[in-house]
Amino acid sequence: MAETLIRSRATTQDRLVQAAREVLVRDGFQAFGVNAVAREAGCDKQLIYRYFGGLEGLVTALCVKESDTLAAALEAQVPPHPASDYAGLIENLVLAYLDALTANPIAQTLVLWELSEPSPVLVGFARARAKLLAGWIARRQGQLSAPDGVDGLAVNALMIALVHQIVLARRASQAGRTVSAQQDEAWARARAALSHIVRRALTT
Amino acid sequence: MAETLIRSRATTQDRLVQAAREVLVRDGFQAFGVNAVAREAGCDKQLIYRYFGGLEGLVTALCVKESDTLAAALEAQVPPHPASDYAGLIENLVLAYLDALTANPIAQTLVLWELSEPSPVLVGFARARAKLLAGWIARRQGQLSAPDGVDGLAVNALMIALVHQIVLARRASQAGRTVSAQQDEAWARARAALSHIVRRALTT
DNA sequence: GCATGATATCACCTTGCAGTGACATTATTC
DNA sequence: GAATAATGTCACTGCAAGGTGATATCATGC
Repeated sequence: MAETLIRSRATTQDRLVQAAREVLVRDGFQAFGVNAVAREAGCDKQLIYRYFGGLEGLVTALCVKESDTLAAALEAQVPPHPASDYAGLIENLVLAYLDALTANPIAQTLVLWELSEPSPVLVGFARARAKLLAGWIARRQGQLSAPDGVDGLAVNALMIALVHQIVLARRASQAGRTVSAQQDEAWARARAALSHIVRRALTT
Repeated sequence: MAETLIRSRATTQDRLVQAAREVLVRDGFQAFGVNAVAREAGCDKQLIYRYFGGLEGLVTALCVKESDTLAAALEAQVPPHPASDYAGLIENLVLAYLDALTANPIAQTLVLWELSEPSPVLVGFARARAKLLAGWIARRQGQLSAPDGVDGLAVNALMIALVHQIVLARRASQAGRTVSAQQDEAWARARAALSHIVRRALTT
């Protein structure tokens, strides 16, 4: 016999958010809608309107949770080498961010969604990410800074953009398929090249 | 009085492809469909099925045309400095590709579409792009090659990925809005940083 | 026990989509 | 000029989406 679901606003909201995550990951942002989420959650779509004021509100709640999750995942990454210079610091950040994002398909979908149809909600998620990354650096850089003549902020921004593209492209090429050894090797090469680029770009 | 449209399969096919381009650029790949294209073309959607076998066929035709256009645009870019080393060569390529893609909103949409829902048709477009870039290099590199210990192919691939992300992110942030001077300056900085990164990554 | 408010479900409407068969119009061929 | 093929239009089906009002079910206070 199925466990009787408790009638409680809080748990229903959680169920809806969880269902939204599931739909986003499994079917992408294109299939995302009140009907799909309600089906997944096993409850009526009306509740999305009642408890979140519509899809937007639901996505907002999801984004807030997700940026926290991403922040935690980023902090959880321990770099193999401590940074002795600015380039090493950013290299650590970029690789940590790469791994955190790779492990987080919901965040991937949100980043992609943001590229496809910018909405205020998703812009909020973008801002949260930027803040998160800036905070990571600020908390660690100490006296380190980019070499003279190098636009550190711009380079960093491009490196993060590169991580996004790498992860999204990989995701797209893997859609449905299983991962081959060949792809694994390509991934390792991309990772190495990424390291190389960061180090070179930020070293005098 | 409106000019009477000639009844000809060829011109109708052209009208449909043109309409498809218009819809893709104006409304994005999400709004893309037989109804939207037929409305835009001012003819019946039935013709899409008859002349192209469906949407897929239409997109295929469009992709073929578009990869030619992109190739031509890339060749039309004249680098400010001739390349004296491999880094300079790739720098020229990357900047030329950046400009060609920036000027081509249809190609942008296709690249984005490819990230969002990979289909055989779009994979074809991706292949065409890769071939195009490889050809550009092959035709110019002469005896130049990447420095020892540097995975030139991987670095190049990442640089192209970076161009994609830069263009798509800019496109998303500009959607609808007008361009401010601030954004213009950010763009210049991104361009400069891109140059810097390429040169550093590929110079000994 | 019963009234009240919260929680959840249902039935329904409108809209837009993909796809298809029947029909109208024009061009071509003999 | 008549038969035939090519070109273009229309009307319709079936389906899924977003959104909403009415109603059922449960929990709580008294």
